[in-house]
Amino acid sequence: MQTQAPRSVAEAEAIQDELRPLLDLTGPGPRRPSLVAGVDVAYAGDRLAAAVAVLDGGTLEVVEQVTVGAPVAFDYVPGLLAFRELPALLDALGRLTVTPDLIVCDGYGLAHPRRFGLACHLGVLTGLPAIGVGKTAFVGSYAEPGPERGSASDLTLDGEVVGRVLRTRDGVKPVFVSVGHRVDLDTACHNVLALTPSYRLPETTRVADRLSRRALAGL
DNA sequence: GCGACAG
DNA sequence: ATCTTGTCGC
Repeated sequence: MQTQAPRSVAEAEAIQDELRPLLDLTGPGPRRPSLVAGVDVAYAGDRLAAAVAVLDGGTLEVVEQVTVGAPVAFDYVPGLLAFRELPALLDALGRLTVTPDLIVCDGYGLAHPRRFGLACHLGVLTGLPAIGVGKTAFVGSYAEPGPERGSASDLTLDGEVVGRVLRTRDGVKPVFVSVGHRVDLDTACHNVLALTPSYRLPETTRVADRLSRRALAGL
């Protein structure tokens, strides 16, 4: 019932091309989600820990947390990050007792060489609205957004807008937002700003990040 | 052909 | 991702 682990790069790319048609890019997606899930993965040698943190979309308080440990089963290859993190993340998401209205991923969605980054993959497999928030540039070109929080510029790839470079804090390096599944770009950015009242990264990913590291450390 | 390259 | 000290600033 699950996509089996690919044995090669070519096989992994073929899976992405096969799943891409299942993407729902009609939006708009939740503008006031009551539950938002943040996902992240931490590594240590040949082991990894996946974490899911569900926050109240209004208060940003943590509602539920889940972590899952597993062996690393796929080497990191730019463009194929999902095959490294997806299995454990799906496992963790499956153990939630609540269903989030939106999933915020660490990384990219549509802004991807084959238009099928981690956020798209996770969205399609779970059927839930998902967006990607990357910390560094990956694909596409862009102009530096204005210095104030809320400023943004288009992330363009092959002549099309695949994401947005968004400043979440005054004078701080911007983040790279792209759509994953069942959410449009405006709604994605709106949610990212709502999730970043004090820091550069969404509270969801900050909580998931801490959680995954502590799980690795054995706490 | 040679680099660059989410995490 | 991870390996790592000190340092600037609120």
